[in-house]
Amino acid sequence: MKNPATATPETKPATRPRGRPGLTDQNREAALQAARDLLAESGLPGLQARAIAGRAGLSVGSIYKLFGDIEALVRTLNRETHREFAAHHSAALAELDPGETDVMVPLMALARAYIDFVIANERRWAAVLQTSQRRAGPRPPDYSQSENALFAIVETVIEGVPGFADPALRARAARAMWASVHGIVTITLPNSRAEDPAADTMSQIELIIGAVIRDAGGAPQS
Amino acid sequence: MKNPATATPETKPATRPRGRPGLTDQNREAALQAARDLLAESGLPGLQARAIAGRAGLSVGSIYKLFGDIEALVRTLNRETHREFAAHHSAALAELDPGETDVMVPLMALARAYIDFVIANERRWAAVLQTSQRRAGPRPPDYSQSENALFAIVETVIEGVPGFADPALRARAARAMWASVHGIVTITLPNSRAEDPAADTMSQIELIIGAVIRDAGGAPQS
DNA sequence: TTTTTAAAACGAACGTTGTTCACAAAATGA
DNA sequence: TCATTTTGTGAACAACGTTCGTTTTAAAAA
Repeated sequence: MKNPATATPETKPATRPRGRPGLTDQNREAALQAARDLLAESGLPGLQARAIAGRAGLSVGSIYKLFGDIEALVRTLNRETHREFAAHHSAALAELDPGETDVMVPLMALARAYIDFVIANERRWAAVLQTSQRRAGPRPPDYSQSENALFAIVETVIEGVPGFADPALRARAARAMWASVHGIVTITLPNSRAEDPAADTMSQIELIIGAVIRDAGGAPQS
Repeated sequence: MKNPATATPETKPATRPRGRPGLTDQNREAALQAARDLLAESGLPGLQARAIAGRAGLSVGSIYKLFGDIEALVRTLNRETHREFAAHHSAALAELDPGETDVMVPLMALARAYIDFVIANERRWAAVLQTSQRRAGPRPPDYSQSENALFAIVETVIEGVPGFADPALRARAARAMWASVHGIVTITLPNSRAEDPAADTMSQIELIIGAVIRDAGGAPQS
């Protein structure tokens, strides 16, 4: 209110701050890209301050100016991974025939999307899982938000199943099914001795999810 | 064959080796106990060479003489945890009424045993899960052995279920159910906002396992 | 008993990590 | 031009896993 010359009141102060303006935003993106590459190549152990700084053409200190510490940088990368993870599932659902009435079709499509994402983003996904463990305090809110987005998708998909008419039960069922798929993918996919681990994993998921849907009266014919 | 004076051929050489006999076995046990305590108290990050050596009254170098490196020590501790894990489940089954005909009773008892073990051995179990990830090469054989022991228990329990008469299918079903329980426990138990997280977790497990058993014709009455 | 000997135990030192902080560089306002 | 203020730097610190030359030690040999 003091300076009537500036038409835009708060968005952009007419008088920029004093000192060196810096390329902080570009540097931040450079550091992020270097970190992304390192994570995809070598996993969490490869995410070292000196390696990131070297790749981004920055100094070690700048990494800490930009992110605070490595753990905060990991949280940022994990948020990205989680967002991509959710988007990947939404995209898989969008490709389906809208006239499809069998609930198993979208459910298995989601499971396949899960498996494909884990295979295509092995180290990034491992980073998400590892850092979501070893936490004493409450997890960052963005995390739960991305996870709840997944739950919400499953919840919507099983909306027509007779046995899941009650919203509270439906929510619990969605979480239970999602957690089951997560467990099967985590245990079977990396340890399967089958020729096609993804197919092996899918068959175990179908065994569980199929039974749950049939039990809830969601089977199409018969 | 050269020395007929020694009655025992290979088991125990009559002439002990030259140098210092040492208390290696006692030292190994002292180091192991110190490592066990540290793992239970502070998890994997607390398992440091200097901390272990200090607690055991040994030097840093001795830890490496005894175990090779910290990773090998972690493997040893994880083997112990896995053995206790399997024994805990067997004990839970042994306490059941042998005349029980409902398959859900032993299955839910196993699930409850799983939850109780995870709660009572939070950091030790987290160590097992974390080190079983981040592995590129094949996992140590003792690991798979302990895991297969668990699968075998579940496989035996569901032997009478009509839908699981085929042995190959039964094996896959046992693995799928175990993995589902694992997923639900891993995701729900630490993140549940319910008053009783264990009960919340159990209800999700019952939702999945109950449906699988009913779908396979294993329900008692109705 | 004394000496020899070889394994066991030690701990200082090395390399690599995350992290900090006193300083130099740089761009804006005067 | 100069002062100011923020950005960026990299040497330095602490803490980690790990190594390796040295010292201890008890049994075997003398």
